[in-house]
Amino acid sequence: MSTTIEDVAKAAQVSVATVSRALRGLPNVAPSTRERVVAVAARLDYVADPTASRLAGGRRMVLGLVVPMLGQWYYAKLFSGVEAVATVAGYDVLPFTTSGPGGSERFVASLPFRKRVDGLILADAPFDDEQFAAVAGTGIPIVSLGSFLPGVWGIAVDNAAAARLAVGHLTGLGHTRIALIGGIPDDPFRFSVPVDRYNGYQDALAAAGLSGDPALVVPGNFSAEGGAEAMHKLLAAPTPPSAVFACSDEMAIGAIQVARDAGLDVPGDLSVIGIDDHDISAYVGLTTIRQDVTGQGERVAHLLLERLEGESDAKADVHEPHPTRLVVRRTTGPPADVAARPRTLDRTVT
Amino acid sequence: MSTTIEDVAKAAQVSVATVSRALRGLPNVAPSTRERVVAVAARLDYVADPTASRLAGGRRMVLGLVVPMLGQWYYAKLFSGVEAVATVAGYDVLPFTTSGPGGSERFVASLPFRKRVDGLILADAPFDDEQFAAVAGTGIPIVSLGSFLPGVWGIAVDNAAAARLAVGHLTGLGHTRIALIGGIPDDPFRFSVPVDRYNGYQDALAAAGLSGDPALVVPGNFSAEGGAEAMHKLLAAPTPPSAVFACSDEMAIGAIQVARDAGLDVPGDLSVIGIDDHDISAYVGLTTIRQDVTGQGERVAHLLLERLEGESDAKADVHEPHPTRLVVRRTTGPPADVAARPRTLDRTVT
DNA sequence: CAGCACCCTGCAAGCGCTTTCACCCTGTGT
DNA sequence: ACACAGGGTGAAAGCGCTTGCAGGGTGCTG
Repeated sequence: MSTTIEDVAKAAQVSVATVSRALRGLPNVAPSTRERVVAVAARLDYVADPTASRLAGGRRMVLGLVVPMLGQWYYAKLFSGVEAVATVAGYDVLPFTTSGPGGSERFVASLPFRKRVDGLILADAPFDDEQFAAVAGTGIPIVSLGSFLPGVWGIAVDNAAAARLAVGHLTGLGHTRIALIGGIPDDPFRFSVPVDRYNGYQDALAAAGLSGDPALVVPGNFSAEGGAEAMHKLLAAPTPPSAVFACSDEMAIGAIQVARDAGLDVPGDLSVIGIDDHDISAYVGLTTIRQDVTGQGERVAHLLLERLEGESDAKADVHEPHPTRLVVRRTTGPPADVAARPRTLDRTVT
Repeated sequence: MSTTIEDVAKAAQVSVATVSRALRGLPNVAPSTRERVVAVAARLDYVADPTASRLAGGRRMVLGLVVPMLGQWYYAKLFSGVEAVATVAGYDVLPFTTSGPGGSERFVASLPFRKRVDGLILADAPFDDEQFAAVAGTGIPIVSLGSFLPGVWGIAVDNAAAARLAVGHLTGLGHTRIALIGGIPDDPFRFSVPVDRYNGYQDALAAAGLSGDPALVVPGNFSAEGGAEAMHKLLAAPTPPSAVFACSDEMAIGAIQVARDAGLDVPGDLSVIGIDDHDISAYVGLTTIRQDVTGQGERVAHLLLERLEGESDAKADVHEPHPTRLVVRRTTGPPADVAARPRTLDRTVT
């Protein structure tokens, strides 16, 4: 079939052991020998069979990435970042999805990553305590992305702070009826991005002396479609909001569309802010909280590699925050009543 | 370490061979034996080590997916579709990117998929003839997505037809100065999505009795940013277009933003149509040509599996077209001069 | 009742590599 | 000149599974 290490050994007049060592840059190979082996390998077009190396070496050289789904902007960017770093380090990355048929139940029941990965990146995995314990119980090194888990290295943005930043921007503009489009805040999940953002939202309202209105908190499924549905609900509320904080840009865009279809001017009649800074947000003028998703993917991959290759246990948990930043564009502005009397804006805010 | 097939064999009082057969559903295992083995395996929480099976079985159980990059909407959707089908069939999917550092040169020089995949899906891979020959020369079964290659099974939308549909929509509305934002039409690549769309664009212009203006054809890099840059160029043209056909929705959105910033009304002063029907296109009101990317991914994965598992050589090339459809929303309309005298629209078109 | 199929099962040889261990051959110190 | 350290190399034992082959039962035919 294709050339094996034995072919190279024969051609270079050395043993397979020496070929293995020479090609992998291990010590204890005479420079002249190495040179010859490398040359022969190149001539024969030899590459080591990763399957065999993995079996013999005991290391899978695979990083598992657990995400709700592929195909959504956030997870695609994440994958991209993880993949870039993993590839350079010689690892493959194997995605596992937890939404779709069976969802996390199926995932936890089958633990499909067993014997397939050296380590696992858990990104927004919707596991409850028991499910998480099952995953962790496999003994496979885990790092998390999105929220911090006790005993698990991870990186995440400060979601509560990001939400406060977003809502603070709105209260700062003078808004008092601010809606939240986000996940269901009472999910029993360990990964609590929606919860954190909800809390940040409430905090920011309180900080501005506002009392939240439960009617203004609706789920949005983190998709444009969900954002649109959410906006429909908000517009049907007894007293609709003058501003919306959507927990993702896609939801924000869906919401804006519905608002405009309903004849509202954005930002004249309704301000909308998102989170992410999606690739196209700049091109629809969406005000948002930027987070660098690809960068987070790269970082979390490094973190996992560090755990796998380093003397990990020596160190304490790594819980590394990732920065976010307010990007003001053209979907937020003062509420209509305040805009009418701009001079008093400052006092109105207070 | 973890439980191996031998542990199961011992516990079930059979040989490892029998365990292997029983667990994989092979024939020639007594029902009672199989039952016992399955029970023991379940009790011991046994799963076969894929690395070992692969080595022994000679099949990698991996599908390679070659794309320019991950992280872009189109490729993320594609990956998602491929992954879904592959997973069900027991295959992993391993992505390879051809853009980024080194580009396709690096890819072709290292042929990183060697000994790692059973088959390859080439999606919009920017290879010239020689490079493609190098990839095909590895003897690994290949299917293509995006364009048809001689001797290679593949699926693709009819890009020329899609472009004709888009441009035909614009000429039908009465536009006569229609720009194209797309790839560089003279790339020497085998994968000719931009070329096909360019040709379709020219065809549609000709069919409407219009002569193309080279100044109205600009590259756009298939990103919102590229679309924006392209639009800047178009607006600076001696005679700017009244309509734009962008070869992707992301470029279309970037272009619209720039046009509106320049004070143009879309679609009043400028019509814009894209291709893809990106998830958020519906929510920015973009008129576009829809293609089902996830569905194409599923289909092409099936096709590859069929090639791998079937008696493939018996059949002729499979070149399977995938449907597209015009979705009219709110970024296209008659040109300003025609809109002013709607009664004569039909004759103006002719 | 002999003879033959046919089932079911186990043995053992790999799959292509990594890694331990032992060995040999230099070069150095005394 | 002799012992010793240590770098360079090869033989061989796996890694955990799949599969070809052979063997032992069982049931059926003539």
